[in-house]
Amino acid sequence: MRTGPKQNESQKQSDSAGPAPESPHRFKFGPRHRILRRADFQLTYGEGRRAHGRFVAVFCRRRARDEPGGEFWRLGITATRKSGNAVRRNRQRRLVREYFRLNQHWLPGGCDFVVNTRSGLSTASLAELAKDLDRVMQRFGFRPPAGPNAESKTPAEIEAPSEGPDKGQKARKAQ
RNA sequence: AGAGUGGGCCGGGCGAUUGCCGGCGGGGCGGGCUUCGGCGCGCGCCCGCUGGAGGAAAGUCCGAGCACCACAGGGCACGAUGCUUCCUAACGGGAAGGCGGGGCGACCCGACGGAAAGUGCAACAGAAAAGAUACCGCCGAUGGCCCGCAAGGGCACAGGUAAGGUUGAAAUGGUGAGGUAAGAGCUCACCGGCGUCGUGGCGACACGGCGGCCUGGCAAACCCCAUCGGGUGCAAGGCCAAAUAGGGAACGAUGCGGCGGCCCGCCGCGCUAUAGUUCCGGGUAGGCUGCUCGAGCCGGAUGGCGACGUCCGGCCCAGAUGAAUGAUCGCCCCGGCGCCUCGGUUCACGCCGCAGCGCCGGACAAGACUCGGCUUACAGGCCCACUCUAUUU
RNA sequence: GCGCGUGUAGCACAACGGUUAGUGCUUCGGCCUUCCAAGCCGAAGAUACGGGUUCGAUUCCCGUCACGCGCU
Repeated sequence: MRTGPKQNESQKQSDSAGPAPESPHRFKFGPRHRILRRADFQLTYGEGRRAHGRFVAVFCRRRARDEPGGEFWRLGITATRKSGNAVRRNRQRRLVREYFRLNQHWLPGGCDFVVNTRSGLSTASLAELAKDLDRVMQRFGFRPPAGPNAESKTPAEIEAPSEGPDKGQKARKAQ
């Protein structure tokens, strides 16, 4: 699992190795990675596959080639009124977003994810959520890059498992 | 020192790494115009600088601004408010004051107009629950009956009475004295209430004089009186507008002949009736705007008991839209618990104090057009004024 | 975001401001029956919370909380 501090260490390493501001392995998270239209949410709920974790329920849908959105994966988060007050819902959203931001390089492109939060998430830590979401992603066939020694992750290592999701996609299609 | 009252303020701090939204500048990319020098435009690409939640942002309970719709004027209905004066853009908010209630006190609380405009309600109990009656009682002076020669005595029939008793949340002013057959505001004194006059006060009211004893409660029951209120809300409203399907309009395709020097134009004939092209209008998805300079914030002076007003100077302080202000780590700060060391005290147990280490905890809660309030939630802490109790001097 | 409405036993509903808050189903116990069901008898169980008005509040008023509906 990749928790926050470990990511930080790897980031520090890459910084010390070289500035490389144009590197694709930074951890940005802009609007291209977000689902912004109600219709896209509805599509994902209707056509997507579903998997549940302790803190979340995730819907996943592979976009058709002619749809907009490009080669990026996209994320939409729904925190309903039932899962807490505004402060709790904000906390839930931010944690989920942080997970996707830190793990953006191995997640499969061309997919839409919708995450529904559950009330227990507002008191959970990022590490707990990461463990939970890793399990959920594996259920979709998306495997995070090799295990707990991720702290030695180099740009190459990060890039390598990015082929994994394709395999996962193929496996899912075969079903 | 302890207990308490009122008012004001804060709402963790610093750093590292990495992100998000807005603004400005630079670069890059894209296409446009060009007199090839440049000019201005867009970007969900990069870099730098800079700004980025609250005292309640909350509940949506009031009041406004702003926008659209409606509207001669007046009344009815409906709703809200309800001691007085003032503050304010306005308010159901605030300040000062009056009256009533609570507290030893500092202070706190109060929907606090009208019951003599009318209607209505009061279970059970009780004689009686609102124009009165008389259950137990008391009296029986007067009239009646009986006894007696008479004085007088008796009965309780007529009748008088409301002091005492009983019920109830509430019973037709209270206490005392006189008075009487017994009694009664029947009379008197004081208190309370009502009316009226005077004085003080802008006023709510207060104080005093006089009069007579005349009218119980509930209006958060209907109601009456006074004042206020048109409706809907930024998802208001304005602008641009793809695709698709309707609607409206025009053009062109073109030719031949004639008039004519030629063009335009006109006339006649021929061709296409459906498609095409273009434009217009409504308008969906979507986008832009409204959207942040405002009854604004800070400081000073000044008027006012105060709420607040006036003047001067300075400042620009979120504008997101499936919705940003985050995540992780380190150090510090505050509180609690435990361990241990040292010090004080004790014969000792123990108690107290400081430092260190470890663990746990640090609230309530986040803009959605903008303000003024109210209400509700809230760990911990700071400051000012005052009250009571105890002790010391 | 805005505008409305409702809270009564486990469930569905009643109750002019006035006895000990009723009715049906449910649950439990008993009777009946060979046993079960039905029937009969009995019992348990509630006014969302906090204030106020009133002699007295499920009812009237105010404030919280929860739930539901509508607009988009």
